[in-house]
Amino acid sequence: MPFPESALIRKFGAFLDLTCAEKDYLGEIQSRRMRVKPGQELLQEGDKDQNVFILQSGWANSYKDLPDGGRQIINFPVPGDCIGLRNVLLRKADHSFSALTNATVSFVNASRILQLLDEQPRLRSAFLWSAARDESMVVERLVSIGRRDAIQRTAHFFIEMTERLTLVGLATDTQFHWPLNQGVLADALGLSAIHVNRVLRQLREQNLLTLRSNNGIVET
Amino acid sequence: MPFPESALIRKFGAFLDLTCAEKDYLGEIQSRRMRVKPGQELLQEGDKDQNVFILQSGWANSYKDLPDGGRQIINFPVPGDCIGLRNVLLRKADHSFSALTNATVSFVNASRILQLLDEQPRLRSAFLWSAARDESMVVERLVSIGRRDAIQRTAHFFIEMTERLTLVGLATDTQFHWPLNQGVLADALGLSAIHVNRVLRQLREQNLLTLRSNNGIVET
DNA sequence: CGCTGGTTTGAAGGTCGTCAAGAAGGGTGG
DNA sequence: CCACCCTTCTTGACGACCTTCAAACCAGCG
Repeated sequence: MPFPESALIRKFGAFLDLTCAEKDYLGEIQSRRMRVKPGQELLQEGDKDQNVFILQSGWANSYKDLPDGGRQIINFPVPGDCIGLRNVLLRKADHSFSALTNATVSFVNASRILQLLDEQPRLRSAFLWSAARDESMVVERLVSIGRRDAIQRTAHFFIEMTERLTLVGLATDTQFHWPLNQGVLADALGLSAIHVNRVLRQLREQNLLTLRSNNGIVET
Repeated sequence: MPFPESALIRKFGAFLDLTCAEKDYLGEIQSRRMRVKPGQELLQEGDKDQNVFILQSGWANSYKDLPDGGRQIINFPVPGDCIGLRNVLLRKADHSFSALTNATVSFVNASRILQLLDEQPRLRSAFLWSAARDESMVVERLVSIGRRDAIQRTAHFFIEMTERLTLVGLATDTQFHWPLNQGVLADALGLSAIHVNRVLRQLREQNLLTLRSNNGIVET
């Protein structure tokens, strides 16, 4: 029996038409799964382990810690996203990765991924396309933090999340589940938690966004 | 007669031992060169052209413009760096690219690059390694802008530039040529030009860094 | 019921941006 | 060779945005 459809397969399907054999290949690669708890670290900056993770469900974040205790979140992967492809290419983790809620992830050994990149030209281009999209998002975040004020930056962030979650069926145009607290959001936006709170209030007062009992609703 | 050694070949040489055939292949790929002048745009965000550029000499920047007239510089490529590999994978430019001084660049057609990625496994891994390093730098810059104050951010930037330029033989440990003005630096650091000036003064007063007649000297 | 983690709000202060104007090159033309 | 102009650098004053500190509030939970 073939593997069930995964978020990764759905995502790659938007880039090319996968054959059944390719779907099976991708399904098989994701077959080693684990459940993780909030706060659990799967990867720490500097690690030499060679694993690629594929988020299946739940929320997680890749980030870097700073010597002064600060923290910058690089990305919130969405189900179907790969984490650590870059680490495999660099042979060293340049960021950490941890779960923020209960989550399930697949883990793929580096050699397995490298073999795939060597032997499966079509899947290779799908992975590279996906990596390029992720990088593009990081660049957009760089622009946001570098040149947009707190309100624009926050609004932009939620719009981006809405789009990404919609693609994997986890959001409608106006609404999605947001289980993360304001401190986490602050670490992602390069702001203090308190200022995030004030910004959220302003957006709420302008009827642009509401966070309702851990349920994020974006209205623009 | 084989092609002369290029910055790209030197860089890839740090990752794997290139055969003569591979060096020739890389030399040939870079054979279409052009001279560009300060301010000349080679790529504009949204473009569908499919070219990869390899900087041979001079200074350039990839950046994004904002509707309000602002600008965020993503990267200053160093000779040997590739620009636009991501654009090829995405089939659309997600950033602009222009020269900042007189410079020479090679340009490689997208199909040519894709062919290389398909047919040359060793060069493919070299290109992917290089792309991973570039992305890693963007991430580091995200952390810098998100979580470091102006002084740390600026110092960090010059240290990174020193390292990168040293690798291609354009800097000693303590010194390199810096032909760019403070406005450009500000757009890279997410600061105003005036504040960059103040920060540079502070660093100068602490004997950490001196900009002397367009000649950047970093001392820590 | 008290604890805990998160949210909310106020007040004060610091970093950084904006405005304005002067100083210091570098290039050009007389 | 000097006068002029243009760009860039530099400095000061002021204000805005954002952070920090502090405390109240709220909900879930032992």
